[in-house]
Amino acid sequence: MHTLTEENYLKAIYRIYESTGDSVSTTAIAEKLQINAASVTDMFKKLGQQKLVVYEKSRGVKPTDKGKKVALQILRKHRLWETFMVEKLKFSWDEVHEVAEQLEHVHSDILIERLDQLLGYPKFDPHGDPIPDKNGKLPAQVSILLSQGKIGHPYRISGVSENTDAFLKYLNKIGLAPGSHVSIVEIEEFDGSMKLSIDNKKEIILSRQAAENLSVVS
Amino acid sequence: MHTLTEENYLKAIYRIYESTGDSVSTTAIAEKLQINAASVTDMFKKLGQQKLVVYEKSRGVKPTDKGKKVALQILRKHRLWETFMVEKLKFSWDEVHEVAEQLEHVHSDILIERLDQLLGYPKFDPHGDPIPDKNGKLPAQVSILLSQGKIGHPYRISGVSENTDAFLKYLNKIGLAPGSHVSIVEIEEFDGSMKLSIDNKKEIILSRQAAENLSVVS
DNA sequence: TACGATATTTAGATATGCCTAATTCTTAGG
DNA sequence: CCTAAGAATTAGGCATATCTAAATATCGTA
Repeated sequence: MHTLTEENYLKAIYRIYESTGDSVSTTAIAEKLQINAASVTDMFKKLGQQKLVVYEKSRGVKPTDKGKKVALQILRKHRLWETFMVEKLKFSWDEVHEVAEQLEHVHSDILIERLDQLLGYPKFDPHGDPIPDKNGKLPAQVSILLSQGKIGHPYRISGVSENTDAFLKYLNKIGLAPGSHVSIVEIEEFDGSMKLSIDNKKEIILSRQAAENLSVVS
Repeated sequence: MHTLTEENYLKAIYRIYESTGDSVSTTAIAEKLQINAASVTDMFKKLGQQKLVVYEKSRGVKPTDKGKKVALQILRKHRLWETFMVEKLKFSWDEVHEVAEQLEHVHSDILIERLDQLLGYPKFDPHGDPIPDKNGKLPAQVSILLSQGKIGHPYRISGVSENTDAFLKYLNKIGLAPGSHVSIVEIEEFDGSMKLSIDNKKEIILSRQAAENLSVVS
């Protein structure tokens, strides 16, 4: 069993590795977890000793298969608890992240299996993110970042990769949510911001930064 | 917010204080939490500084109103999660304690309120123990220890105060559970063991020690 | 290719929560 | 009312996970 701290590092490493496919730097993790880079170096060594990551001095870490497996189980728990809160406890999808961050660290395989069963073995969570099965397998899904979308194409929001409260509240305010149907009306060359039509009802301007944190499927 | 460790101390202190009405000793807590007495002294000081207990050197602690309130909220969470696991996830009542020990430390008032609502505001958990409401109020219940029961009297098992896996499994094996109707057939003078009739179906011998860890209501 | 900016690591501290060993306090029996 | 056993505390350490400041490594660009 791993400590809560190790689990949080592994999850952060996994998510960054998945989106870049490259070694994960100390700075990237320091920023994500809001801690000092020196602390990250310490933990990189520790995770390396446990063979959860491959650590090359001054070059960052890559998760091993073992590390990925642990990360996927945490993601599975996080997403199942979020689904539970929305489906059974009537939370709205933008309120559940913080609490799921705590619930994901409860250790009990049988609890999670039963929860999965109660929820009817969902494949995607309320944010549209895929839920790994108990073997760590992700359901098939072709998604791209909205920032890489093409003008005129229709997309459906399938995931939100920046989970800060501020961002989720912002999305809520402008009327964007997982499942929203959007299409790109135009893209501003100079700063990468885009005009978006949401559910064919209204148009908004989205910054490049925001668009880089939204996954969409065609 | 208190640390997980502080919460566990407070819970242990509260439970012992409630059953004895007297100051709680370092040894009692050391034994309950399976740690060294010297460590307990450290924590007694810390909890004292936070006004969660009144600590008198070499004389133990008593929980303050503030400390009781915290302990009751943890008990509330523990018992609601146990109820959830039994009612919604089809666990049996003797399997849920360990996991509830983890879940009780998740911090979210709204989560617990919604869970309470989902469960229909239960007053007692699957072990027969009373669930404090969100203000810390316990439902009325007159219970005594089975060891203090009288020969010939019928009782209903309302609570189990020793939550070790071993004891719960033992109860399961001999066919005792919260809600069981028992009556005391005879009490052995020399060691305080008692012959018990369970649900008018079978008779068993229960040690004094076991009888001291079962609460019953008339 | 060399330099300066940025990233990373090392060294030395800090707080929490635990330990053991030694000391001090409390209390029950003679 | 004194003493010895048991209970509690103190003193000194250890591991985890964090920090700051200083030293070192990497990398893009002139």
